[in-house]
This record gives sequence, structure tokens and C-alpha cells, in this order.
Amino acid sequence: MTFNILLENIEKYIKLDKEEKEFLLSLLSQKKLRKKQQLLTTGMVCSSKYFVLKGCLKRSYTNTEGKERVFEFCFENQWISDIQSFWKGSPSIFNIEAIEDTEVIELKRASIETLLSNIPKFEKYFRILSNEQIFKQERRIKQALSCSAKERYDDFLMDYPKIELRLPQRQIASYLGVSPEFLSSLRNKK
Amino acid sequence: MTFNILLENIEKYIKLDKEEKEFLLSLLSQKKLRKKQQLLTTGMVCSSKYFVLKGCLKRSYTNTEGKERVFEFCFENQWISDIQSFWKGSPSIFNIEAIEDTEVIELKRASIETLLSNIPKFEKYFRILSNEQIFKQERRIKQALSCSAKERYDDFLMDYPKIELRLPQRQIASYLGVSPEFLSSLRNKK
DNA sequence: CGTCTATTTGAATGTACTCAAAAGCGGTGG
DNA sequence: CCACCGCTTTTGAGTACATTCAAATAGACG
Repeated sequence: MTFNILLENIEKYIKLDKEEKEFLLSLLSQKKLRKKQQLLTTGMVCSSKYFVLKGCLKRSYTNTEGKERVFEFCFENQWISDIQSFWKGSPSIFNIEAIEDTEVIELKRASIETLLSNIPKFEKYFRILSNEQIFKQERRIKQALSCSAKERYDDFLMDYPKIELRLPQRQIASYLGVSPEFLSSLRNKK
Repeated sequence: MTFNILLENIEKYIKLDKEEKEFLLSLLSQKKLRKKQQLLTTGMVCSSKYFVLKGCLKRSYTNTEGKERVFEFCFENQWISDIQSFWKGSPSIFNIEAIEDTEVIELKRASIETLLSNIPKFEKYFRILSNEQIFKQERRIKQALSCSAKERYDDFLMDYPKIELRLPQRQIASYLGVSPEFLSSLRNKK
């Protein structure tokens, strides 16, 4: 079943019996996106969390100079959403777009609430996800504030080996906070 | 009562009856720190969350060049801990130190677990806290990667008006990811 | 094949760092 | 209460890291 990847992910943290699995599955739906198609558009309210089954997405925003900046990439086996918009119901400042043809599972806000009130141990699962996100972000802040562009790029390659091949260099530069020209020159100096 | 500040903070998000408040209070203890005293030392396991009643703390780490970097400041009415160490039981890479004479409420890990299993709505409270932390960090990542030092400093002053007076300039520079000399020159250019 | 976008290369510029030295400030002990 | 010590802040010169702009080349896609 296509939703097995998600079940495996969940069962790394909490155990579910048959009935609970079925209940969860009843709340899910699947979405397919073609390259460049948007899952969330800036200004809209983000009312779902999405779990990537296949493909790759980017979450980006527009900076003070009006330029698009990649905030994060999201690959197989990860959740993505604009959690600020999701929790507060406010217009999203991010947009989410497919970099490749992509398949995601959609879990709507209302479904999450149903899920949490019926199977409280999902609180733990989502708490763990939030914590993991905080750890990643803490690491990113440390890198951004005290490492050079070269170090940040090397760390990126370590974190996502072979991933550069799937991503336009321009977007990696944007993610790292450097100009595309400078990233290019870093690569060719090696 | 000295714990009222915390109760008010909690009741912004969830409502508690008398009994629940008393149960919570029975799990808390108070700590006083003098300036420069450490609440958490790098390498130790962080087994509590702390809520600041009065004073000011910094959470810092040692970067790849062996220099101390301020990761965040924490003032009245905020929680602080090393949540990675706290949740995983791993040795902390941060230390937490008082910048002024400071009073905190301590909530131990075991107490939090007791609290969550006895009063499940505290899940919601801590979930909101985690989310707020994620929003703050997302903002910080955006600033670090796409704003100049001057912009970061101006934003800092907006976020914490009058706070510069309580903090050594050197530590603000460290927090912003710039050299103390450069921050000094930015300030004197105005 | 032609068009559009991404990448490379180089020159000029700007932002921020390092190092060194001087000035300021706060706390401590006599 | 003053003098001294250590630490922080300021100032300036020289340098390194990273950006912008422009132009050439390479790749991707219809």
C-alpha cells in the first residue's frame, strides 16, 4: 500500500494497533503534483500538513528586496507545511512548490484534530516532529551565523549526499544565502 | 504569590481550575542565580525546563573555532532549556548562564511527565510553546541568511527595545553573528 | 533548431573581519 | 575614597569574503 511509508515513519515513534491504523488511513488523501506546481501559494491559509511519498518540494518566501528565497527543501519521508499559517489560520508568507513530479499525502487540519482527540498518543508523534524541526533549525541558525559560505555548502553536501544532482544550483545558493555566482565559484575552486 | 507570573502565562492558552493549579504548583521549585552563575553546563544533561521570573540568561555554545557564541537571550516570562538534551537525555552542547541576578522556576522532566499524564491539556500548552519557538527561529534564519548586519541589529532593537542597556554589547554582537568591533562601528555611524 | 534559463568567468565594489592600540568603565583592595 | 587591574568598547588600517554587473557559454525543452 502506498501509505506504508507513512505508517513506518509513525511506528518509529509510537505503536499503533490495526484499528488505529485504519482510523488514521480513513483521514488521509493523496495528491499528485507536476514539477513547478504549487501546493501552497503565498497569501493563502495553509490548512494541511503534507507528507512526501515521492519527489521533492521547496518552501520559499519573498525577502525585503522582493526576491524569492528558498527556506527549505523537503524530500521523501518528511512532512511539510507552513506551520505558522496552519496553527494560526493566518495568510501564509511561504509558498510550497514541487521541484520534481511529486506525490504527497494530505492530512487536513480538521483531521489532525479528530486524530488527536481519538488517539491521544499522536500528540507524542507530533511533539517529536516539532522537536526534530527545532533541532534542525537550531543547527541552521548556528551555521548561518558562524560559518562561511564554503562551510555551509560542505555541510549541505554532507547532510544531503547526492541531492545536489536533483536540485538546480541556483536554488541551493538561495537556500544557503549566497549569490549563485559565488556558489559557482566555490564549486569550481575545489 | 511568586508563581503567579507563570500561571498567568499558562492561562493565556489553557484554563485551569483550582485543583489543577495546586497540582501544578506542587511540582514546581524556585532557584536563584547570581550574575555569571550557570544553570546548565556544557556536557551535562539538561533535565529541566526553567521559567524566568526575574533577570536575564543567555544560552551559548562553542563554535568550530572554539569561540563562545550566544545562541539566545532569555528574559522574564519565558521558558529556557536545551530541548535536545532534555528530550534525548544527551549531553548538552549549550550552557546557560545568568547575565544578571536571576530567579527561575524549575520544572523537572519527571514532573512534566506527571503533569502531562494527569492534566493532558498541558500537551496543548507545550505544543504552543514549541510552535512559538519554531516561528521565532524561522524568522531568525531568514534574517541571518538574507539581511545585512545593520538590518539584523535594527531588528534586534525593535524586538527588544531598551534591552541593549541590560546586555553587554559584546554579547549582542555574538548573538547577531558579527564581530564586536563591527557592531561598535555600526552603532557609531548612526 | 531556436529560445529561454542556468551556469561560468572576471572585474569592480562593498561588507565584514582581524589585528593592534587607545580610551573608557567597573569592581576590588588598600 | 582612590588607585589599579582587567575587561569592554572604540578607532583605524589592511585584508578577506561575498556581492553586483556584464558578458560568454552551456543545457534543457518544446
